Amino acid sequence: MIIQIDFAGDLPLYSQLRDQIVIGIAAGLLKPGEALPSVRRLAADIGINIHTVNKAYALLRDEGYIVMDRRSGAAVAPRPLDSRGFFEHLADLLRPIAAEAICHELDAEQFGRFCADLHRQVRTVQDIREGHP
Amino acid sequence: MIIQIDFAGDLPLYSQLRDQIVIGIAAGLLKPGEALPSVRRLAADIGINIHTVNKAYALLRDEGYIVMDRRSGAAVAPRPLDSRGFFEHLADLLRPIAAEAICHELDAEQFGRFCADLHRQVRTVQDIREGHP
DNA sequence: CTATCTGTTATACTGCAAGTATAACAGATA
DNA sequence: TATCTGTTATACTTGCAGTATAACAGATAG
Repeated sequence: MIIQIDFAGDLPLYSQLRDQIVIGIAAGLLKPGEALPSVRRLAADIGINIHTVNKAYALLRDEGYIVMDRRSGAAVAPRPLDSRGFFEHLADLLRPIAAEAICHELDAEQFGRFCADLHRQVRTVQDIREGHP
Repeated sequence: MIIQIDFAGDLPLYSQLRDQIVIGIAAGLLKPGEALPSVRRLAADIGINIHTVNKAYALLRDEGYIVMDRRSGAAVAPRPLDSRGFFEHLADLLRPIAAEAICHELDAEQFGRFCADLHRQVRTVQDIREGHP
């Protein structure tokens, strides 16, 4: 699981880190129950401050993607995740993006297909990196 | 075209305004070539500073969604929009969201269908507000 | 018991974006 | 001339992002 941070990007570091971990979980590089590196370790590896990693972890915990224990550290949350309000959350995220697609004259089928294809792409990154068993 | 701004939200005002206008264009409430309110007028209507509106307009101009003229003001950009690099842009926006959907155990077809449905919903807001001609 | 790991919390500081406020300029128009 | 437009400049306040240092409580290995 390699974390790539763009220090020159416009997204906050903790937000980039959060995204990378969610993508890592989705790709299967981080499996449910699997332990994540400690905040100090990950901060040292990436070269950022502990609190920045802590902020990303706390955000992921609040969103339900990871669980944190004072003794055993952080770990990927077990399935199934609590999905109350998730579709509303998803709709809020997607609305401005769908609007952009409409402005660029993509119809619903094209947009849906693009989203599904990207879903499959994110889901199968592990196969590219680790080979097909 | 009603603009709704959440002053208590975590998104910057100029970013919310930008999203609202893009959604308005996508919904057909703002048609290509149609004039937008001046920065002073819109700022006064919403109750925010001129520079905040100006920042949103400048962002929309840089993204190609509107055109600005010193004499005639701002207007919705004519179709077709310049779509160079748009799919890469779209993929960057959608990747973390698709990852969230995967974590919540939505498969590619479900996710694609949800995105397509939301696309249609954004596209047909005008019909709800103005009736079907 | 000691040392070391874990997350958690507190404090303080720097840097920068966001937002506001005021002002002025150039160009178009009535 | 007066008034509209976008554009630019300056200055200020506020709050977030990120860093740095430190300490605490609990678990664990020696």
